Amino acid sequence: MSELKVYNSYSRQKEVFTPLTRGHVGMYVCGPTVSGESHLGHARPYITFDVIYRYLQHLGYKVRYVRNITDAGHFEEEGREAEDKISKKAVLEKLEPMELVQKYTNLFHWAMAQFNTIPPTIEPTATGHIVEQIGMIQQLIQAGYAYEVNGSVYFDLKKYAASHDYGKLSGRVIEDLLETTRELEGQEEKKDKADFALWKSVAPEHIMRWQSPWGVGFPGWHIECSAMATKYLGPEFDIHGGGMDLLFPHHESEIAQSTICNHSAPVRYWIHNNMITINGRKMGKSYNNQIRLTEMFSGDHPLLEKAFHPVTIRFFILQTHYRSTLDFSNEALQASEKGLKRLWEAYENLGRLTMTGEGAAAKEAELDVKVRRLLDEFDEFMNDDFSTAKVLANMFEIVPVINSMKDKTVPVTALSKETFELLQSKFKTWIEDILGLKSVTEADNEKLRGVMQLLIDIRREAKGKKDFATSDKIRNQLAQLGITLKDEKGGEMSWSIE
RNA sequence: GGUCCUGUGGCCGAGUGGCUAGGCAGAGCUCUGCAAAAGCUCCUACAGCGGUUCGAAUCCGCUCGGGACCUCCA
Repeated sequence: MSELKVYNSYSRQKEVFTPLTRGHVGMYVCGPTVSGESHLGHARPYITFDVIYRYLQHLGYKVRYVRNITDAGHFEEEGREAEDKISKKAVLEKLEPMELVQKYTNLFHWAMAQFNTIPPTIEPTATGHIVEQIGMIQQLIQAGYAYEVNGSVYFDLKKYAASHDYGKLSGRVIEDLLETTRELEGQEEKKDKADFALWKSVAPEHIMRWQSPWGVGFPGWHIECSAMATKYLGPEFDIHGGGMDLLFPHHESEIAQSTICNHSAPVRYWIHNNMITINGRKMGKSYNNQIRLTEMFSGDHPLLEKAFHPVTIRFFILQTHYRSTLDFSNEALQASEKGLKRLWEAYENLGRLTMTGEGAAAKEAELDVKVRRLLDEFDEFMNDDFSTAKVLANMFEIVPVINSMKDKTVPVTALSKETFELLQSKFKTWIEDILGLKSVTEADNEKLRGVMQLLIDIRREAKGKKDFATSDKIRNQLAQLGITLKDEKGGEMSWSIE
């Protein structure tokens, strides 16, 4: 089998993946900031890395997958920021940041479950690792790469850049950075405009604040990830993932911090997913064009023509390569919805097929060879930097074969027994375990099956008597309920919920 | 302004210099009481202009268009 190759943002090329510790993989992915609700764009990294996580496990690796929750910082909720400043209110009337954190953490976990993502093995919170972050900042100060000013601590970029390659990951030139960085609040106290905050002191009315050797404040965003990644994955680990928009300054800064503290570059393979765009523009708060996940699922948004099932969104995302931008549109989502339905129904049909007796000695037959080629390519494509789009394309090429066997226009025995069994088992493993897809129709229980079977029997009897009024009534009324009945060859009937 | 990415058929999107991507939509046919589904067939494109090459969507240059990052951002 071919070996896994991943595109490393750091070297800007595909590299053979070799983990640091044989049989084990350490992977860190930047998680959500839980001061607000996740939108469609946020779904992409978590689904992308979920598939990577699943695939690494499929390859036999034991994976420690760490994804943080950023719950520290300057927290505000829409419409409530003004209250933040009023300190004389009763405790219960005041904005309690942990309430926000809890609310949006819960919502995030719910959405991730809807997407059928597997929870990370460790999901550390920033607030739970203040001690580690302070420790790391102290190390940086002792090493001479950070300095304190008025209770805040900054990273000394110029000093770091003098002996290290700052900017390599994001293709930045340090001299330009020192020139072009914009004016920001608190700039004057920094040595250089490009220096980033490790610890920010805050005024007493701020709610999110912790005691530190430099006074009361809160940790900088970049140090959070460095501290937690180091704690759980060690000074050097295999994969660090996140959106491309985090390349600079977040990941670049992480490299700088960790390199000083741990005396080595922290990450071997940097993997970055591209953005989801809407009308050609990145979806994000800067453009005020987000569609929240709850809105995607409910269809309750001016830009949405209908609701979309989370698994449809997952499929939509996997139909493109993770390093390409993906443009949102109702049309594209609906195409995914229909495509997924077709694929999933074929997959279910495949499970019901059985090979009776011996498959023909078909090893040389054209169809057998084709199916085996398409199946073999699953591994090849996935090993080539996780080309889920190509895996899905191959699955779609197999769909007509399955449907023809189901309709008996092609006998199951057109395949060898070996190939048929491989088809069944491999399709299941890949579509469910690796791509993490599942049925979009949930109302699938025993009682409903029984009722449907009854209706189908009655309808079949009516049809036998050419009582089309009754047979049509059953079909039409079910259609109104969103259940489609389909007559199939040989008098069989099947049904599906829209 | 700097750095980088990108422009594929009606839409979404794969694409390693030569070999059908795939999905959705559309057209025809088959099956069928009708419908739906399914199967088969068709629709065969690479922004423009140059260049390299026996051969380019794929490499190079220029032009035009779109975008990302440089500030919180998945």
